[in-house]
Amino acid sequence: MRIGELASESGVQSSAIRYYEAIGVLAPPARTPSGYRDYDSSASTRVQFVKAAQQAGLTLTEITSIFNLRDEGSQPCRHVADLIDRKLGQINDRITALSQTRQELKRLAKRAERLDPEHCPPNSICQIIEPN
Amino acid sequence: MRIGELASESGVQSSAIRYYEAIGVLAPPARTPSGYRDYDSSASTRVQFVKAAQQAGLTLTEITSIFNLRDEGSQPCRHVADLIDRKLGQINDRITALSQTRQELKRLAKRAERLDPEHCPPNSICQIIEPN
DNA sequence: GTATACCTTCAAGTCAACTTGAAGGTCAAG
DNA sequence: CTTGACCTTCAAGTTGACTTGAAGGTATAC
Repeated sequence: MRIGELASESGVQSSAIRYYEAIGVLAPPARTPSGYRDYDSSASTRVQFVKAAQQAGLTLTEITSIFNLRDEGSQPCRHVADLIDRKLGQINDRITALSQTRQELKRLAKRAERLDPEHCPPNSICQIIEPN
Repeated sequence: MRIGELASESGVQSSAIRYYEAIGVLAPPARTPSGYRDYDSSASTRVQFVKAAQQAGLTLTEITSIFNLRDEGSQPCRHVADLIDRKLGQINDRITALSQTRQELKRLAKRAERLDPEHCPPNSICQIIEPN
């Protein structure tokens, strides 16, 4: 299977697959006599795994670490479970931060409704957003 | 006021202030005879505004557009209100996406608890995270 | 034989908001 | 007169996951 076929089959771009190879996510595949990358069917499994793991919020570095464990022969279960727990913590933090920003924006939106544009004090930049 | 004083007064780094100037967020200030940047007190107001608006999730580009309106003499109120509404939409989208990721991670965490590492099928990469 | 669709490598660009580093000038204190 | 804190400019690095471009080779259909 050539790179374009793998790409369209797994829903990523060829350039992304080359990139995965370059940074060590995917192992270099066999080559045809003319130098084209020649993938076997397991490549598709790996690319799909990359996508699924990215969906779950794992970085390419973390995904690589799973592949490395796997290729060593270890079972990456515990490792993956740890990654997932850490990710959950990070996601929760991000959501908390975004929720605070949302609160702040809602406050500003209400302020904007309440404030009369005509009464904009001339020496402030914008009465809606002001420090304090 | 020199750059270091402005920086510590407003809680940002000198390099950030130079950066704001470079990308057009802040106007170039006066200079002392020896070439040091020499800020007046309105600079502090602007930097504080930048911080407040960033807190609210606005980008430097958006903040610049507020300053530009202001410096033209227009009142940026409506513009700011629009920015805030758009931001609220974006933040809500981000939170929704993150919440879905969190759901997915929770599902995986439960799977990880339930699955026995000893029963890891040899031809899959990791039974916890799998496509589908 | 030629069009075109695909492949190759390597370098550099993208986005955002800065920081870091190098090489050097200025200023006040002791 | 030297030390040290502060300032200057300009270029490049950071983070993550890629994409884009240039310059060229290969495969297939007509």
